[in-house]
Amino acid sequence: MTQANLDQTLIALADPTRRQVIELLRQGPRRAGELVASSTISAPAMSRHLRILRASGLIEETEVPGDARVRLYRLRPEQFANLQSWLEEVQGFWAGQLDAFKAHVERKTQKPKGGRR
Amino acid sequence: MTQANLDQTLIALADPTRRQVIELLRQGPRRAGELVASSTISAPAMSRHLRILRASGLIEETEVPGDARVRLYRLRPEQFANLQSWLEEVQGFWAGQLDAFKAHVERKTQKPKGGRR
DNA sequence: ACGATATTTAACCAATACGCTAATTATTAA
DNA sequence: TTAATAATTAGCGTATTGGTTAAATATCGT
Repeated sequence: MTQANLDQTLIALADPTRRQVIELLRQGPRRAGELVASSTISAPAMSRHLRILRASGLIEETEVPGDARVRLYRLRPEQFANLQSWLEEVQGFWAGQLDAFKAHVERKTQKPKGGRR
Repeated sequence: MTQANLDQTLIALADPTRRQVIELLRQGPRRAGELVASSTISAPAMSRHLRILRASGLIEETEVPGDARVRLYRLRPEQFANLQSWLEEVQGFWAGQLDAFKAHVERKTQKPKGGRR
């Protein structure tokens, strides 16, 4: 993660409205209009929040096949993982326990890799 | 962690100068003057950054026995842990994202302490 | 007591952030 | 083709942020 991207990401998270969007997207992809409806702000305001979130890499925008007007937004977990690893690094602490934790994950993970899409 | 405190914490981190301070404090407590010297900004500007960091709980201020004029600042790892657990929660860490994180750990891990690679 | 030192507070300024309404773009439906 | 819908961009106002210099506060050394 570049310095600039870390900055974008933390700025993106440092706003309650944007965190609320993230909270909603945890439950699955949502259309821009749905995100507006879930909030108290106007559509243009939401559009700008979404741009900031997208620039940070925390969410991504896709198109829906049926209707080319709507845009779907969804979380990008990789970016959350990136942020997490930055936090672990700055905190120190975690480094020593990485191995144990990795082993734990190994044990817990069943899902086969390379799922066809 | 309260909502307000989460907000303060993320706002505090969303500034490169403040993160630079944190980076320095990782190596141990520092006097306000040392933090100013390590940066390009003025003492008053630094003082305000320190206030914001202190309000977030990411750092704390203590006095040094010898000289009551100087103030020492040090990290409060507890708050980093708080932030980390928030991040895990929002990410759905234990629930769904195990694969992505496992891959991430695989990539990041250097210490080959008997782990399968 | 007096001047030097460490830091914060006060006052101000430029830039940015975030809200709104109006307008624009693109697509769908009648 | 015309109207309706989904979303973004444009333009504008206000509040907040982050920087500066000057002043205040507190403490130390002589």
